[in-house]
Amino acid sequence: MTRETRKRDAAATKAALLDAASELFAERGFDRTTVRDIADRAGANQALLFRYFGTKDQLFEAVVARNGRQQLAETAPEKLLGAALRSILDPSGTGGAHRAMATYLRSAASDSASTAIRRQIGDEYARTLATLTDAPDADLRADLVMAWVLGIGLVRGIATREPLASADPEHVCDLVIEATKTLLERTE
Amino acid sequence: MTRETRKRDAAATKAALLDAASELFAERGFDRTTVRDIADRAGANQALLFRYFGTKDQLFEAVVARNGRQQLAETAPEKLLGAALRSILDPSGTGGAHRAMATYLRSAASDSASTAIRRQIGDEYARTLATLTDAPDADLRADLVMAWVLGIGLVRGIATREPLASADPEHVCDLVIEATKTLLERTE
DNA sequence: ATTATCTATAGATCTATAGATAATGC
DNA sequence: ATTATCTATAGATCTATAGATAATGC
Repeated sequence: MTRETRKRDAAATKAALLDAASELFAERGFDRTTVRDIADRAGANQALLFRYFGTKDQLFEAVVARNGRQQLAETAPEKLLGAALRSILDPSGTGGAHRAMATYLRSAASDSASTAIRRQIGDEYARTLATLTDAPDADLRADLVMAWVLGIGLVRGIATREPLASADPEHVCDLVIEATKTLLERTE
Repeated sequence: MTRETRKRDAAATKAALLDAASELFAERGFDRTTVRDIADRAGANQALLFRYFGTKDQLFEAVVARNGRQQLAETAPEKLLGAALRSILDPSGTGGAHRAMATYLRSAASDSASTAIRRQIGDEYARTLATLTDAPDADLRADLVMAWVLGIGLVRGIATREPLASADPEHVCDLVIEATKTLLERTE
C-alpha cells in the first residue's frame, strides 16, 4: 500500500488548516491544542502549518482575524444580545458566536491568544451593543453586557454548572434581557 | 559555598507549596504553571511536590479545597455580590474572591481543573447568592449573577478591555447591582 | 533510625526546521 | 522547473520517579 499524498492545492490546505484550528481552539483552547492535532484534523502534514502560518501563535491570530469579521455582520444590533445568548445557550451550537466565545473563554490563559482575540472579537461586539443605549457611558455598559454573555458561556458551557447548564434557553434569555434593559435604559 | 538545604519542616513546606501554587494558578492558570515554578516560589525542592501531593492535578485540587472554604465564610449574603464585585474590580486585590475567580477563569481550559473548581467555588457562591431571592428559580438566578461577576472578571482582569478595565469600581458596582435587583426581585 | 530534602534522569510531549520527494504547469 | 507535500529529527520543555544525602529525635 502506497502512502497517500494530499492533493496539491495550497489554498485548500490553508483553508483546511484554518477550519481545523478554529474548531480545536474553540474546543480545547490554545494551550491544549497541538499543531499535530490541527494538521491531523485538517488532513494535512504538520510541517505545512509552519510553512503557511509561521508559528502556532500566528495561526491563532489568523483564525481570530478570519472568524471575527464574518460573525457579526449578519445580525441587527437590537437582536445581537438575544442572538449571542441563544447561540451560547444552544448546546448543539457550533455556529457563529458560540465558537468565537468558546475560543475567547478557553484561551483566557494564553497571552498572545488573549491579546489578539480581545481586540478582534471584543471590539466588534461591544461597538454594536453600545449603539443600543444613549447613556453617556454607553461603551462601559456595553462591556458589562458582553461580560455577562461571556460569563454565562463560561458557567454553562465550560463549567457546566447546574441549574444553568440545562436551563431552558428562552427562560434564561428572558431573565437576562429584562435585567439588561435596566442597565441600558437608566440614563442616570 | 555550600548548598543550602531547606529547614526540615514537612508541614511548613507543604503550606509553602500550597501558597505558591495558589498564587501561580491564579496568575497563569493550570496549564501555564509548571511544578518547577511552584517549587521555586515556595523555596522548596520540586520532588517534594510529588512526595506531598502526588500529582500536579492533586495539588490543584488541594489548592481549591483549601481556598474555597475560607473565602466565603466571612461575608454576609446581602453583601456578597458587592464584595465579590469590588474584589474583582480592585486591581491590587490579591485577596479572597479575586484569587478564586482568577483561578476559575485562567484554568477554564483544563479539564481536571475545571471539574474540581466548579464544584468548590461555584457551589458556595451560588448557594449564598440564592438566599437573596425568593423566586421559584432562585438557583438559576443565582447562577446568572455569578456568571456576570465571572464575566466581568474575565473582561476586566484577563482581557483588560477598555473602558471596563479602568472604569471606576464604584460606578461599575452601582450599574451591576441595580440591574441585578431587577433580576432578583421580579418574582414573575 | 527515621524521614525530610535533594540530585539526576527517564520518558513523554511539543514546536519548529532542514532537506528529501513528488505532483503540477510551461 | 517550480513548489506543495512529506520525512525525520533537533532542541526545548515538563511531569514524575528512583535513589542518594543529611538533618532531626530517641
